[in-house]
Amino acid sequence: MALDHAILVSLLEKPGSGYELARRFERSIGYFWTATHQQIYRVLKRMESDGWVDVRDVPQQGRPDKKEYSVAGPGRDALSTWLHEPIEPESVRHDLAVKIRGAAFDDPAALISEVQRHRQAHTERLAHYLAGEARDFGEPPESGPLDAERELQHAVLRGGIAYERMMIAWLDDVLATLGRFRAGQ
Amino acid sequence: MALDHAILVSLLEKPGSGYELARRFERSIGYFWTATHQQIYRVLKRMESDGWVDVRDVPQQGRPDKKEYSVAGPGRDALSTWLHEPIEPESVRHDLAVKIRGAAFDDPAALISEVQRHRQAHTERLAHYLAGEARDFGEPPESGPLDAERELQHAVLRGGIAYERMMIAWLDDVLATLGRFRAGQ
DNA sequence: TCTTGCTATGCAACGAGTTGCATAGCAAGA
DNA sequence: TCTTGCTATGCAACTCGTTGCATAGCAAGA
Repeated sequence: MALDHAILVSLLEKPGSGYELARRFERSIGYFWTATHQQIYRVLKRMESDGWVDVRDVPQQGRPDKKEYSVAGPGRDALSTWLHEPIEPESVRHDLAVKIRGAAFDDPAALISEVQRHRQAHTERLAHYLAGEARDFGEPPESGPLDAERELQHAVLRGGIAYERMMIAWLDDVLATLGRFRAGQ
Repeated sequence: MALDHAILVSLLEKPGSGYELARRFERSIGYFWTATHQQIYRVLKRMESDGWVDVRDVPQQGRPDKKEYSVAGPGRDALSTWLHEPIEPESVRHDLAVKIRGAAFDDPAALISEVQRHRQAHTERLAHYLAGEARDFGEPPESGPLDAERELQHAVLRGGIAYERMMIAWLDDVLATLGRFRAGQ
């Protein structure tokens, strides 16, 4: 149930509403976690009733009011507890890999355009991450003490970048493999 | 609902029982999909009642009897239909990345041993995959026509290998970053 | 005025995945 | 004989995640 913890971390980085969290999960947090607004609202409600977060009604002008959530003591404790527990290396689920092995029993060449679509999506994500890296981590911080929040955010972003690069290289490999069945066989 | 399709692909590669499928999902299929025996039995039962798979009771000696499943016509059709549908590039969920960003609000150095554990697990998986590659794809096939099943299985395995290598490199990067907070700050 | 679109929150139903437990055959060794 | 351990299948309950829908404020433009 790490969605709870992902939300807590995001709220520690910056308090915000459910709607704002949902948009963060589409952007910066999106390279290591995804969630819909439904999940987020449901979890926020539960964490509120458990005293993990505080709520504050924030009137806005030009747009509907919002509820701003911030992490309360028990929420911080729950996060800390979780941080000190070991977790299992997560299991992978790649639909595309199922398709690739399944293509052997259908038409391998028919999969080429699908793999190209995925390659394109990963290329776009990589460009998005690289733009974010240049924007947020392009110049060194003002020679102050080590900023853990900034450094660790950057480390996670580098993970997203490495993942996308790996995927693009692998999909090129797959395309080359599929290409051999187009003319041959 | 790609578990259905993952099972169909596995049964096309080789018919087998629910128990055997569960073990394949711990091994070769495990590098792109995971499933417990509960999920597998449930899906097999549904696919059987939908006519996607055929069942055959197989008496065994020295161990309990088993039900051997194989793909029937409608199952093959369902797989083919799915193969020709576009799917979305899957979303990622990395608990460890949540922990890394969360560590900024706790003790970054305390995360080092956890990251090392994960690095160890990925190193073991990589060794497992490389051993499988040497065993199953070490020597070229007997100069026959291109074997799509074999080539595509190998391409997917190369993806697993690339993933583990990327993870190990990234975890080293993370460890270096965390190390800077041990003495400093 | 009406529609479109973004912000903002939420319910209800369903489907997928996890966990704990139960049963049973058979082999091997203490 | 009793326990341990692997093969083999399955139920029930629960949690998590997805999808469709609903409501509402407000701005901008047709």
